[in-house]
Amino acid sequence: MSELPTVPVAVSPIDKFREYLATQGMRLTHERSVIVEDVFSQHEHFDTDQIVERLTPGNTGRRVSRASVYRTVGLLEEAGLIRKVARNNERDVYEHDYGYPRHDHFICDRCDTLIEFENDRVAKLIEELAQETNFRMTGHRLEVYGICEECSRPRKRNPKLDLL
Amino acid sequence: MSELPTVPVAVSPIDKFREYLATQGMRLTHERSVIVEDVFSQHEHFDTDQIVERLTPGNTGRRVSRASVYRTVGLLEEAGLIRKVARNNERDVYEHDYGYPRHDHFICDRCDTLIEFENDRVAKLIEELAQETNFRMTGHRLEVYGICEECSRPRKRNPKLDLL
DNA sequence: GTTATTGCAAACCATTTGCAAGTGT
DNA sequence: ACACTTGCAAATGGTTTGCAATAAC
Repeated sequence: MSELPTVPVAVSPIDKFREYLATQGMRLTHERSVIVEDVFSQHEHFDTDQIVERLTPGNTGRRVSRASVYRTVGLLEEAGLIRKVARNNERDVYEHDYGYPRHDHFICDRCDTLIEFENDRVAKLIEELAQETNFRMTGHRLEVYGICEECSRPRKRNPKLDLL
Repeated sequence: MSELPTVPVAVSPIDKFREYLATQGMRLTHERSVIVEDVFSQHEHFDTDQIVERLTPGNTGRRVSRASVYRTVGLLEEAGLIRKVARNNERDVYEHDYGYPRHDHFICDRCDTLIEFENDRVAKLIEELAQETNFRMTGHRLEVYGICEECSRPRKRNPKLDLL
């Protein structure tokens, strides 16, 4: 997940967000800052509930209401800072869409792990297919299902499963 | 959508379903038959609500409760007769997974239309990538976003939009 | 000072579930 | 007869929303 090289970005996520908000006549509030900071403090896939949990009293002193988290996540998506990558446990799963290279995911049926992989070749091929169909492609989402290397190992039980 | 060639199948959907149910010690009830018949009476993408609506008193005489439709759709998925292809309007969208060739979808951002396209090349490429990563691939889901040919046409308003 | 935003609690909505009555084998 | 199913209505659970108080510009 974190082994992918980051793409150098001139503007920080928070500034990019401020820019977007400005174009919409919206404000960069304290709460929104806290959420952006939280989301971009690690390059992990996340869902809304995780943010809410981290931004809860006992945990970091900072605190943002569930409603605001939902509202802000929506804005971050519109701003192009994050994007939906999958659905897990009935929840939408997001990832960074700013400052990281485009990629797709392997999703392990056994342990649910998302494994990112570079997708230039796939993207190129898809683009060709789209042109053949006169479809003006703007993006794609590819999820490959199966069993990850670790879960494929026979014998001893999979350590990842023990985390459950 | 319906321009794709059908794959000749020896067993009808209803029989395939009966088979599956048998392996699970379950019964092919009248309600389940009605639902399968409805689902396979046309090769269109659908969501649960559409089935419920079609299987409502005034419409065809047949009538199945919403709960049973949900339950049966789940079974049809397990039986490999249908599969989830996307989410639309907060609802899961399904399509036939039996009797039709594998394909992926273009999804128009403007009119929400799903356009199927053959995906042999894509599937092959993905399989290669999976092997390189030691991922034992079992399947994939590819959605390509953009603007469909019809919605790309300039000038006059898009007729599909008028349906809203 | 305006106008956008927050937090709360209530509302929404798709989906699931407990249960008593009904049905397939 | 027995176990599986149905339909109903209530429950669930993620997400949205109305509104009064509060904060950004």
